[in-house]
Amino acid sequence: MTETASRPTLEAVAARAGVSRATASRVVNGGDGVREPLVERVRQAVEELGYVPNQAARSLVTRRHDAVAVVIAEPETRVFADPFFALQLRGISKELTAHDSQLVLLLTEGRDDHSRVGRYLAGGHVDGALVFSLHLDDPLPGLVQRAGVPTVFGGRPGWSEGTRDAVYVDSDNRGGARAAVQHLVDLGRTRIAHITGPLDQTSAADRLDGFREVAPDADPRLIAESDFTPAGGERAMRELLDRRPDLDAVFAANDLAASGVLRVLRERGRRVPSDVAVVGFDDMLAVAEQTDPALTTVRQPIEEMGRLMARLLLGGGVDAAASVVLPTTLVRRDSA
Amino acid sequence: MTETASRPTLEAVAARAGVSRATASRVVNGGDGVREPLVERVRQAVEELGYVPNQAARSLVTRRHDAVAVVIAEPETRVFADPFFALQLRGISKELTAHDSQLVLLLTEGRDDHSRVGRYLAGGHVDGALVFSLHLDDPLPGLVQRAGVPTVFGGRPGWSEGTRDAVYVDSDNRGGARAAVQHLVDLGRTRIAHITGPLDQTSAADRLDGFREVAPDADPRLIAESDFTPAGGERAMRELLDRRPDLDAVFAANDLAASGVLRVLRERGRRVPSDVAVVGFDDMLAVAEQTDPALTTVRQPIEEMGRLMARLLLGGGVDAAASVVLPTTLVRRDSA
DNA sequence: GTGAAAGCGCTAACAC
DNA sequence: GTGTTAGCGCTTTCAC
Repeated sequence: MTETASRPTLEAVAARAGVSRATASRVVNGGDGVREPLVERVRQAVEELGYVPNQAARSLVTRRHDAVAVVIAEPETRVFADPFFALQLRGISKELTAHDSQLVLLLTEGRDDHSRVGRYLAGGHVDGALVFSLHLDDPLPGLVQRAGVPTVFGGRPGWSEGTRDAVYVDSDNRGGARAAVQHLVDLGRTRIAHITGPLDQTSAADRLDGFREVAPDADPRLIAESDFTPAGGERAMRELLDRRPDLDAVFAANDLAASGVLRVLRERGRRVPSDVAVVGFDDMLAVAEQTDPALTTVRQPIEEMGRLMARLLLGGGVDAAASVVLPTTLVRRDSA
Repeated sequence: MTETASRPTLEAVAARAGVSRATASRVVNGGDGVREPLVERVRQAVEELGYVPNQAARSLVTRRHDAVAVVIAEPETRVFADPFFALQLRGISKELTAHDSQLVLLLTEGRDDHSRVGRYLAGGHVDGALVFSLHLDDPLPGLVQRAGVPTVFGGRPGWSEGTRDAVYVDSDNRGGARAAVQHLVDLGRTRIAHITGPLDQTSAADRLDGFREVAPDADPRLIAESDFTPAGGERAMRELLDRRPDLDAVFAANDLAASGVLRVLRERGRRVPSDVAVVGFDDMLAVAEQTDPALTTVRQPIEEMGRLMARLLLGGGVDAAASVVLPTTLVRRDSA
């Protein structure tokens, strides 16, 4: 577990280039204020020696780490397997790379683990944290705030201690839901059902709010709580059909659930969209374009949200920064 | 992006405990060779001051980093969203946590990115690397070897430069496939089809090999290449039914594909398992237990594979270590 | 067993 | 512009 060979130091580079360590350092860090011929010589020495700066030594003096923590708190594995996360992580990764920053992944397994994360963040190992705090009563936000690390949340955090002026990136869940339901209304549908996500997550709660804003006096039996999974979507759809066989439209809180919905409708012989119109949420291409019929859904810019989180964090003034809520757009395909 | 407050140093702890920095350091690192009363006093000072060691300073002298890189090379997002990965990552994370090591995630976007990863690994920022090199002609293994970092691969790497004596953790894909097909044979099935994964991945290739070992003279039309996804499984199944409507069993290379298979069979009115028996691979509970009928499949210990990778790497002697191939077991449910 | 002191490799004042 | 120098916070000989 030790470094394999002793790597060349800045000293060695300086010696080879015939300059001082300071000058070598300047060149390595951009070369400002160093005359061209010297820059060139140092660059060459770096090249020849295969010099790579020792990040530990650098951090020790600069107190920067060029690393940010991505904290994913989740009891269940599922969340990680959610393409939604994968995409966001990808956006984050791209942006960090562009800033020469590393991604330190912190997966927490239940509450006992939280203190470990707290210690790590408080330990000043990273320049900031991107936190996915999914549940309303999650202790993580408070913990992160106490650690005193610049933080950006993925999705609006639920109300808990230290969440008051948290910076977050989210999409307009409520507005997107409204657009979805309004579209169904415009189609002339009058018995519109909603399959929610886990309501202890703000995204699911916000989408339900949006649904209610457009369909304020929907029969409660037209609302089924679910869990963002295809299997959950199937279960919920069966329930709904049992309770209100006359329903003529469904707004599912995400595409995964919507795919389950479509399967049940086919199984029960209901045509989509003529008998029942279906709208999803996410516009996860791997899902929405593959379903039969192709899914009409609300697009949110998932990868972009990840990028933005990282950009906000690295941009410097997280303290000054405001949260960002990105717009959603309705993507019409064949299911509604 | 700078450390928020100046955190207490070891010096401060030593002062408060009335000992030297050296002694304080000894206590912080386990306390060997320090008399009990002093140990106690230092511990208390640490507690009171909320001292956390500065990892950069520590690395600078110890040349250890307590961090390992997890490299995932994948053009497509899909791979990341694969529950298989999520589980393995989880196992890795758990084991690293137990060793007080951090997980640095390196996602590569296409070939251009490889040099960045190479530089990072060669830069001596981490104690080792866990690499998921999925494709046969992946340049990553060679790159990693040149970087000179202790490395363990996830899955048997394809043959490429620097792969000769690579250490890897894999499950017995070939044996598992044999068991699956043999089970179908034992059930009396004689027209057994196989839906493969992407054949440029060793796991998929090995499973196909296993299939062929038990069914050496299967009609080529009974083999359909696919991609480990539900949608891909559906497509492949339709193909197979078109080519050989008389087939009476299907071995799908993973559970995700098998779920697609089941859907197509239901759609076409074939009963499972009476008309067509179906076996999957993975035993991804979220999938295999949810299908209708519940999926008979080959279990591989995914999370354990992740743990093992980390353990092998941190155990010290990667150079001395041998690759590990974990056994698989057939899990009988209702589909075969 | 404990302390004093010498760096680890680098950056950032500060001189020149 | 470039070099000199003083640390960053820690571990680790080496005396005592």
